Amino acid sequence: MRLSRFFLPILKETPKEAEIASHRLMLRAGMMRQEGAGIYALLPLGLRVLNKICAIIREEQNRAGAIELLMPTIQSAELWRESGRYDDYGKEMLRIKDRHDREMLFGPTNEEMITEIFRAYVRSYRDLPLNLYHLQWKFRDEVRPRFGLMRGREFLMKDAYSFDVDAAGARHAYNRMFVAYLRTFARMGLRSIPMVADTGPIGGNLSHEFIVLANTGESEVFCHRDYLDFEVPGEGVNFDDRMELQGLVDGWTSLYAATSEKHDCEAFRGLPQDRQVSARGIEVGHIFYFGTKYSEPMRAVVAGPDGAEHPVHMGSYGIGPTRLIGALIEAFHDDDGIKWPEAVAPFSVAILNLKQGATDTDAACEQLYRALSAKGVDVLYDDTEGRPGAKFATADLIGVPWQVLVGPKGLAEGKVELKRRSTGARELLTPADALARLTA
RNA sequence: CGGAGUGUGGCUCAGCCUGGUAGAGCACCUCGUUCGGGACGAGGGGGUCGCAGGUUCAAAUCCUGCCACUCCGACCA
Repeated sequence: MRLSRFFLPILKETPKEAEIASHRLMLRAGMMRQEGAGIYALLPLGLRVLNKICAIIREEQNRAGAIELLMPTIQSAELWRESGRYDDYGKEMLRIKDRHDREMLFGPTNEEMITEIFRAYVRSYRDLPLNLYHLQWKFRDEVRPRFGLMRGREFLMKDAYSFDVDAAGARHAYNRMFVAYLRTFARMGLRSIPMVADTGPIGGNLSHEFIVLANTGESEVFCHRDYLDFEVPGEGVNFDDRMELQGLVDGWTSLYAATSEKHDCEAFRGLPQDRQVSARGIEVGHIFYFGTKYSEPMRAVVAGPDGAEHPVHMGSYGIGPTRLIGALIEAFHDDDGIKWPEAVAPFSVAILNLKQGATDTDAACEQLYRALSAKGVDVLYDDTEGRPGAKFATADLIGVPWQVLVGPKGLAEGKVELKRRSTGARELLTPADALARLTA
């Protein structure tokens, strides 16, 4: 992508409403625009990051055996009356009426709808286990949205729903998602810690929140320091192997880890002093097992091996991709801007033409740009008329992991400068070597 | 939902107390000089001061109502 043809509305000054780093940087880097309280438009740069995040989520959901579908944002009140949640959910739910005065709502979650879909088709335990997920916009009418995308009212959510014939099967489904979540966040460069959680209005009795530690996190969390060094399950995990998964989950739940709502001071103080981590964290995922809470009232039943009908055991598993954008920035930034991990970076490489219009720099940049593009590298070529200083500042701000600085000074010696955004490390290389390095 | 604030050009803000022809910096356009860490000079365009009433000869400024947004708290993925 040529910057001269891209849409990247950088802000030099910080909009006053932005209190925390991720909010401030997303506005400054031209990633999003606020359209209302807790409602944001994602601009091209922000969308690129969101798409990368979603791609990783999809890969790991699919790997764990979940199947993607897509449910609507608008639901009927009738469905929610079946589960009893229409009256329970409160003002957080955005209720609307259509032209026929039918009561509708903008979905804050999809348990009812997925249960309705399930019960319409699935009759036999032989069709289980089943885990269906989608990535869809949700709306929760928060009393007080804040922190930009971290706590907006409209937000994207990956929500998966598992169906099993019994509690043991549901536990396996839960473990699949548990391990998938560890992998998902790790691939984005984030260390997530599963913490015992409150189940809230979704209900159930087995639940973990996946927390990323960050100073600006909204929740107070407590955990054993060893979790910071735990090994994340690799690609080779066999998600069909119940014992293997249970072993992994047992390991990852063996030490103390809880959010403030579930905090047990005494247990925590029992840890060795140097193992106690008391910090703030951002909830990036939440998984629940809630048994037959919905399947019973909504009559989602299957015939078991015994020929009798059994309500299915369900769980639901959420990840907030839009919130993850914020969490990632909280985790990876400095005074100059964002430092994207490569897996989620909007572009992998930025080429900075330090003297646009000069024959040699133009030629060197064009050649690099074409070569990188041909190799499938996501490259942003700053071919604008700006001065070098402004280009450095922009590149640092938007946080592209690698910068190739092409200027007359270096080219005089046949070199370009390769800069790593995360560390600031620089190296003088020939264009060919730089290309080789970036496509290795 | 309680409390506290803020709405003036795309952004950051001054002006409001003490009413009298709407300002600055940045951004934008033109020209010139610059060109390896957010350049400089000259010229230029852009705002019915959140909305609606009211007071007044006169309202960005005073009064009333409404709306939007932000922050603290309670709440929450």
